[in-house]
Amino acid sequence: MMKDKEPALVRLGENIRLIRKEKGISQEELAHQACLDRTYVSGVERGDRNPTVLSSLKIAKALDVDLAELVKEVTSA
Amino acid sequence: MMKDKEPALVRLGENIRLIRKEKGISQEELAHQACLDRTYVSGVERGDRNPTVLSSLKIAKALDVDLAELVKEVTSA
DNA sequence: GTGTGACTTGGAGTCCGTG
DNA sequence: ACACGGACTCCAAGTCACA
Repeated sequence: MMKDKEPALVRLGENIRLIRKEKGISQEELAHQACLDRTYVSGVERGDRNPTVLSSLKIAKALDVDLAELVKEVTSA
Repeated sequence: MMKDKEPALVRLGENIRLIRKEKGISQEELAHQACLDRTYVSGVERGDRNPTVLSSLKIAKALDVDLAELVKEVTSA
């Protein structure tokens, strides 16, 4: 069963993954920096999760970018 | 007992309230446009709530701005 | 028109594992 | 190093009455 994903969350995940790759760090390392679970970060990057503002902020901080940068082009259908 | 609020969420709420005032609409009207409860929007504006990305996106759309606009200057401590 | 406390339910976020 | 699942805890979602 494929769960249908929210385009906005998929885009958010893509943004995060792209920036993470640029920083050259692993999901595990990002998760550790953000004080989040590695499986959770994985789910966010895949667009399977709908993080809170505070969690998103943790990820942004771990990636050393503004939250606004993370949600670029994240728009509703 | 005053609950201590997250500065990031307080800032988010301020941003929302400011943009809402600029549009000249009430919380009730904003809530209606965003398909959210009036008291929920009230809680977000006061920084008492930690909304998800999807909820924040609903509000952004109702205010006719990008999500990035809503989270401007929303930073962690 | 808005702030706020209280409440139920679903999902955010964790921890264990697998390939 | 990552995708994905199951089972869990706890908080966000969503609503109400009242000030």
